[in-house]
Amino acid sequence: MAGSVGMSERALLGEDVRGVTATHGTAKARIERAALGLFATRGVDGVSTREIAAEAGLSEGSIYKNFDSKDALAETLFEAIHARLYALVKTAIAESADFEDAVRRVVAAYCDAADSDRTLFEYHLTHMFRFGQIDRPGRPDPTALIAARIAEAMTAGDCPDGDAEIKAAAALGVVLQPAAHRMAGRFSIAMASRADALARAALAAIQEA
Amino acid sequence: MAGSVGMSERALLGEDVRGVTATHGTAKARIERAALGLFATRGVDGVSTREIAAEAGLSEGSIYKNFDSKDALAETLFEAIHARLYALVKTAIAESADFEDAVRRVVAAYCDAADSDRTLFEYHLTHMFRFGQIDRPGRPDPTALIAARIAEAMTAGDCPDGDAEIKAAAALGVVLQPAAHRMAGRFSIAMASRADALARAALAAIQEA
DNA sequence: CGTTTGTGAGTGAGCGTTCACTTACCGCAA
DNA sequence: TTGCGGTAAGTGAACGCTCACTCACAAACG
Repeated sequence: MAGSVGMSERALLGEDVRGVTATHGTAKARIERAALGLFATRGVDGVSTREIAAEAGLSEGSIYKNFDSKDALAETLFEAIHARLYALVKTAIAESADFEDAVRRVVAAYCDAADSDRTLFEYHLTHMFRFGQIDRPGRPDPTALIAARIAEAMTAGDCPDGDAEIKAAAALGVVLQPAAHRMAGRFSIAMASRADALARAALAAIQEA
Repeated sequence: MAGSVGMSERALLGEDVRGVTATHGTAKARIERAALGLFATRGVDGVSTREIAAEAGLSEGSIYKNFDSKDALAETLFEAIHARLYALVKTAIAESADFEDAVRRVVAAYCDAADSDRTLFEYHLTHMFRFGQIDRPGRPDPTALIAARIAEAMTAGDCPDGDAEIKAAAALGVVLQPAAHRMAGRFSIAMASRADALARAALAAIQEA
């Protein structure tokens, strides 16, 4: 069956993704890399299957041998980064000593993700509104994980009472908006170099919101 | 000349925009209202000119009597909200007593804008990446205004030193990310009801980032 | 009567998708 | 080693369709 999530994740995430180019890697991984780069800068609707195929050094038909549709390809890419972020957040929270440490680790994880595969992260940022609706149940959701940890901190007395969803959103905004501004060219330093400051800012935002 | 910015702003912003429907107001304002609603929920590329015309209760041709192209229409709408936010931020800063008051007023202004014309604000949120590039010089830019005010506060000693652009982005994120989460259905209360808490959070984020 | 405003069928370009076909590669029997 | 059948992967021209945009015309208005 073409385009199953398991297969695609393996193609996109199993290999060292940065080694995949138009001339290296499996056809599926090459299609994903090509599509990702084009989608991130010009949007899913701004790119044709012909362009993706050309960028991947393959034919248009091969896209459909590996994915059910252009939209399924776009969704696969989004789910891949979404699942990766979920895993990163889960690990960061699990390994943390206390609430403050959890915030620091989660922020650091986001910063690293934003730096280490910039294209994938930019695709995530720009297509949250298209694919990021929460109606799908059972979907890994990093934001829900963060909100739950904040709610836990509130009952434990580590954080002033309030709306955990809004606190989570504010904290996330402290990291994502700078990432978006960097993408727009407003500055160009690595996110990781500001991870500590952003972690303090996120923690402060959580306390106050 | 069809679609000049001045005319469009008057059509979109000069009238009481909430009174404009498919059957009331000038053709231009009806087209703008119809396009705005469709663009906000389904994206510029996800909506056809036929649908816009139908929603506005007009013919396709009338779109082109009033705008140079579909893209010009989309850009006009974006520039309208961008200019409005710029004016709001400028006023908020000008009328503020001190830095803390400026932050509170700007946050309140964003919350009010998010509540009072939700569709326009959602269009802004979802299309920042398409139209929000900063390469155009002389363009009113609310973010630059905020960054400048933060830089001023830093030299005045009202705020710890750091990168004003990143501080501004973090503060904006504290407001915009909750707005985005509300749009995605994660919560549904009015932004204005949380304006004070978000203002405190934004100020804290500015101090720490 | 001239000008502006609105109309909607028409147009060609470009889209996502399909499918008959070619190529590459495998295990296996002779 | 050679030949063979089966399978999967890749190809690219072609298809049906939708799109943004145009234009000859009509209505409205002063």
